Amino acid sequence: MPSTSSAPSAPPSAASPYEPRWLDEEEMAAWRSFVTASNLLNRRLERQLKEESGLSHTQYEILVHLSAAPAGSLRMTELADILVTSKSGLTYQVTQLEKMGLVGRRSCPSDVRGVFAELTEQGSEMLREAAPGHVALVRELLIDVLTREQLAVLADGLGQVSARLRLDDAL
Amino acid sequence: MPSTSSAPSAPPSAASPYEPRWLDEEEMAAWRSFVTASNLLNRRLERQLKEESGLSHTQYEILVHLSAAPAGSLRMTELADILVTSKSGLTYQVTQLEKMGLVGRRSCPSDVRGVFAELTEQGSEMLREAAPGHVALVRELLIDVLTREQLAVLADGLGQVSARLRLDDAL
DNA sequence: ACACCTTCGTTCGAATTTGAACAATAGGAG
DNA sequence: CTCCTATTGTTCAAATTCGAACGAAGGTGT
Repeated sequence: MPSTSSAPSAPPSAASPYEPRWLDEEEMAAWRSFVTASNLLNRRLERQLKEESGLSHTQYEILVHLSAAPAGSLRMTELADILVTSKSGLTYQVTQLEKMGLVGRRSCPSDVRGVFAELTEQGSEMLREAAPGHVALVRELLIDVLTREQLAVLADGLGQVSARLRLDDAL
Repeated sequence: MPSTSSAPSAPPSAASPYEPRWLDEEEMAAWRSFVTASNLLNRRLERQLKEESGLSHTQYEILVHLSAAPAGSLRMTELADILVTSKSGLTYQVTQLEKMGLVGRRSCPSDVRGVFAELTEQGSEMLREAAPGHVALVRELLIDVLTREQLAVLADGLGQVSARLRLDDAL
């Protein structure tokens, strides 16, 4: 009975062609912590954003990344890439945000197929309004719970993990 | 233009009642890495599990936790808690797994309202079958990318984060 | 110019997720 | 025992997600 992704106590003696290297206790603890923290954190941020600003976390992130982009606008595909979401998922959310007046669509001059999503004045306003509460919570629940060293490890280690995943995905 | 949850360069000078402590570069990097790694990892694990075993990550996790539980069974509420999912969401997934013959429902002797979800023989089999590939991927994408020290930090730091969130949620 | 393969964003249907409402039961105070 | 409140798991409608299929263009090699 393999646990999440390791062998709790008794690794299956002979189940698959190649017996994988199961996770030891420490590896298992790291993996479980990661998954659980991520889920709990998401749940919390989702609830808070919805309550205080009527936005989902996804929608908030769209506003954030547009705001950080050169002209407050990004191509759909690029945005989907940054957000790590499906293209169709983004199409849906941008449409929602468009209905709310927070984002607009503009066609790309150099590529007829291309579509820019761009932050509207209202969108900018909304972000200014929502950000403080969001940041405060992220700080309270994650950042301020960790030491400076732990944060550095997160940034480095998980940065590396992300980089690798991005490379793989590109294939 | 506040970034994800910090002020990229120029924090809004006077937007909200109380100006929050924005995230500095390092804090921001940690937070972004965490979110991105989590999303990319989920995406990948999801795809692999679906392809190789026809299971979603959620379903796989249900099997895992049941397998690790005392009698291969857990109360619905407890399971939902462990998985960090809504009760209704769990009801749905357990029903799906039941249709697949991987999980069964049993009523609780001491509490008429209670329902135990329990792993069937087939469910156990499925888990044995799916685990190796899943573990191998988790190892390749996360565990083996990090050093022993980094893993320890993940376990400790994020463990703490999870613990705090659990406490809060209990209120 | 011509075929050929890739990329872009959307649409579609199916699957999943969530919160609120609900009926049934548990558990404790008086 | 009798209210009163909390908990349990399900149902429901609504929102969101994804992948596959698509039509339309871009880009390349010949």
